[in-house]
Amino acid sequence: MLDVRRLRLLRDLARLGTIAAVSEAHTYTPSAVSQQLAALQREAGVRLLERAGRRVALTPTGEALVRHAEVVLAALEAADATLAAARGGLSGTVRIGAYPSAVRTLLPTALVALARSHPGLHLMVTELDPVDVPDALRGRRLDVALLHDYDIVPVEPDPALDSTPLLDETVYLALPATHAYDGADPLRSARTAAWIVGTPGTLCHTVALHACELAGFRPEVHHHADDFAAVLALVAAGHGVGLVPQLAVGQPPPGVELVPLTVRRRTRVAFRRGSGDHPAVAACVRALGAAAAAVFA
Amino acid sequence: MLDVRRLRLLRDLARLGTIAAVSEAHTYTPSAVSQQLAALQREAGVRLLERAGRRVALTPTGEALVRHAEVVLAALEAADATLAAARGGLSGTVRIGAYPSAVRTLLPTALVALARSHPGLHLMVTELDPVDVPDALRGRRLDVALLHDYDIVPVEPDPALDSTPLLDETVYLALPATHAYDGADPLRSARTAAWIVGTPGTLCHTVALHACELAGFRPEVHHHADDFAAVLALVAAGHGVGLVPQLAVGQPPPGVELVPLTVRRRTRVAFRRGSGDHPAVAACVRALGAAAAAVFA
DNA sequence: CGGTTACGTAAGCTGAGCTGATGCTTGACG
DNA sequence: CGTCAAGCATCAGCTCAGCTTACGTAACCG
Repeated sequence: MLDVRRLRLLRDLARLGTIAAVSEAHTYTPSAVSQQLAALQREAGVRLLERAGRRVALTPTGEALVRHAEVVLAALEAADATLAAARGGLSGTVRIGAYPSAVRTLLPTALVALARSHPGLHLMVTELDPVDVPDALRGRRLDVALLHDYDIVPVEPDPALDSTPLLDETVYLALPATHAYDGADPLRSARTAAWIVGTPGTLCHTVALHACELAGFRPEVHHHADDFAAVLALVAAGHGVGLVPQLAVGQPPPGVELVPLTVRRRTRVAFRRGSGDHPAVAACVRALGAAAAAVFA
Repeated sequence: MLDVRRLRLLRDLARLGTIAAVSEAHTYTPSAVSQQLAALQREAGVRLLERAGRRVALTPTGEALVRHAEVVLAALEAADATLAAARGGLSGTVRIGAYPSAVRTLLPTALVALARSHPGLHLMVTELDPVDVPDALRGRRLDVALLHDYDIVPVEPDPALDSTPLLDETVYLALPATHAYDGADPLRSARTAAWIVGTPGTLCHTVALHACELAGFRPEVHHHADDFAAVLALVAAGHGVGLVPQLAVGQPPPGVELVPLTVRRRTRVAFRRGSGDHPAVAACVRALGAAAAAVFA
């Protein structure tokens, strides 16, 4: 019978690509991971890995084994969840990850509700970009986290994660009120404007570029800002245009015009596959859903 | 994350009922099993076991955990199967369990075919009573085995095992030709006869008693014989009547009359859940199916 | 009430698996 | 095309998880 710890290393290697990264994720030395994967391969009796340049790549058999490993790990996660439910559930700590605007809007409401209903629960919030969420969940640095799911940026579903829908927001084009908006396709009308987008590497950045590309132009980027309040302030000051989701526009500063786009931003609550029945995870998901409903009401 | 070895011990405890039996199945000392289960309970944080007399019983939480364990173990078995397929499959040894009449009739045909098609495969046949099959499969003393599935003796499906149908046979009442058979319900006509049944504890024994009970009488048992050739010989000698399945009556000895009953004996090929895709297991199942078709043709 | 059966605990030993050091191969860079 | 850093594999050595052995205790049985 295969060793689950080794299977987990193999699965993480499939994601992370290098033994060094896996070892770091597990706080082992690379040597230990190398030895364990060698042992796994030995008892499998088939080549699972092969050198590819100075890294290692999985063979097709290795990939197939990873798919089985996902099933095993999800089942173990589910077992953990029922145990937590049996314990009364509300003990321990839950680490929640969210993007900044949610931390400002949804999280406070949800945290207050959770603290009231489950006083034993220790909640720990981490602000991070959605692109880093999957790794953080898989690496067990987070238990619950918010993800974005733009229709224009398809993201392939991660077999190690599960999620439920939370929000469906309109995305606005924020323009200076002085800007001549001709009423046609709002994005095209801003094709020559100075753009304010997220810093490269963030999801916001790729979404903005992608939306412009679909509208048939490449935006001239003048500013990078991840904080939407900052974006709105820049827009109000007449320094450019940018995309702002519904959640981030509490009260827009004067001098900003918001034009709704067809682009929508969907937010999902993600967690490790199998942990959905964990009472603490389930409570967080419920609380976030209630908070979303309240904020949007 | 829970330890799979410990989960396996818990699952086996759920089946076997005592730590001593589990320890024997794993060739450990009872002490080791006790310690491991205690550790599992400690890291679970919930009571999984409790003393019941001088044995231990699972709490409801323990039972729930066992159900998760079944999923985990089946997934690991499936992983093993794909690895075996990647290896080329035909290596290693397959241990086949079967009841005596199948060993005489089906197995030789199947073994010849398997040896021809998969020369690398080492086949090991064990004769055993179907009642012992589930334990032997779970305990990994067998890989593939034949089970009976009588409609009149319902057997609850084992979550750790999977199976496919193989045979559906008529069961005959074997009577001395001198016996006055009145043409009515054959079993009732034999209610005052001397009965030849299997030794207590075997499936044949319980099936015979059960069939008689359904016919409204309790048979007077004169002989215990598990070998159907022996049963037929006794019947021919006028020493009693007995039930004989179709597979066991090659050419009945003279002086024996066979009356078909409505009772049917269904045979299934069983294996550990998840191992069905193991190429060696699949090859055995196919070969047994072909042998069954050939023998019945 | 002894005898047997079964589980739990204590003490001690062994090997799986970790770290740290070293060497080899690959790709990048001037 | 030489040099350097990144990355993996291997070796030696040590530590602790987990086994066995030994013993104590509670429950059923005659």
